Amino acid sequence: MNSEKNRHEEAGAPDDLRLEKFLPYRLSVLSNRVSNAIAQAYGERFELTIPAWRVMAILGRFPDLSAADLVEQTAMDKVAISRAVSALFRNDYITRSEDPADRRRQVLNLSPLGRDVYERIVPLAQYYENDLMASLSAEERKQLDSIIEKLMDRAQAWAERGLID
Amino acid sequence: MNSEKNRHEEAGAPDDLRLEKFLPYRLSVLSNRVSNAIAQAYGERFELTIPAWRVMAILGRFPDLSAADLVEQTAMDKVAISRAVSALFRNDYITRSEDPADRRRQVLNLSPLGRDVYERIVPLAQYYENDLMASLSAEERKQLDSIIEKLMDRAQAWAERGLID
DNA sequence: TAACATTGGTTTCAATTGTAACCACTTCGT
DNA sequence: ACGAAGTGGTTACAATTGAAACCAATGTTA
Repeated sequence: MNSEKNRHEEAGAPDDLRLEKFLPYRLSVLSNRVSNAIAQAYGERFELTIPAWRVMAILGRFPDLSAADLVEQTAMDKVAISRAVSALFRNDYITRSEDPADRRRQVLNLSPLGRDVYERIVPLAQYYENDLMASLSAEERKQLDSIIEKLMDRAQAWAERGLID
Repeated sequence: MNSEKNRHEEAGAPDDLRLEKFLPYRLSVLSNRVSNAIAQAYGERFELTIPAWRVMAILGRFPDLSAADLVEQTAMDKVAISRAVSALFRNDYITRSEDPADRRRQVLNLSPLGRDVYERIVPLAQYYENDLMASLSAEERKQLDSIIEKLMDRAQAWAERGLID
């Protein structure tokens, strides 16, 4: 005598999918919340979009990269990088110089102004990250690190081979 | 004698930010990879966008909801829901009926066709989730669950109060 | 060295998304 | 019962994003 009430079907119905428990969904909500909050902080204080900030974060550590190098490092696509770079250049946050060895290539670097901003943003970013991490124990942080690594690999595999089959 | 080479500055430089280790960044990359892969699967087979799929996922379990109810359940915004609902209605995946008690409100349900699709997608979604989860041990899955919960709460707090101060 | 393929990077155009304004209806306070 | 405020939902418009076409320079093959 089926005592489940308020449900759509009787026998034969598939197991339902509980969206609140569905990992892809949860990841998406979490990531959006975090990104939006931080984007707002960057945007308000330095007029930086997230892609632009990422470019700066990389250039801050690794000078003399080209746009193509950035593509490699950031998992962002060509176009996004190109736009971020243009915007940063317009704001005088980075310099572009032509590579004499290959005249298509542009060598990118933080400008003094850019480095200045970089040095002020890094602590801000770290502050946010710490604040997030503060809700976890040291143990959990390690676990999270390794779990993300594993999930990333699996998802990466999807992208490479054409998903399922 | 500073032996660090290939670095931008000497003393006084801030700790660098290693983007590959920065949680917000990693979450974003992971979430995008997963979402894109799955969106592709839904899109190819059923012409569903992610928002539309989410709406179906909820309506499959909870009949007779309004758009506003969906907003509550899905963490998507008004407009996204409205668009998803329109699209689903155009495809005859859902039915809209006017609520006699409140003539602004529309009561939404999966149509027979919609339920059919729902029942075919749920296993697909579960397949993907299982495949992802398969890279984790049972232990790790539990950990992840609780970690996400905690991070979500913290990020939620950011959104409510105006972030930092 | 002439053709062709590749690579670095930008531009263009269409689709997606977010924000704000908006209409229609309902509810509340008086 | 009337006007103000609130709610459900859509529309309009601007900003963001993605895909493909594109230009210029380099590399490769013959």
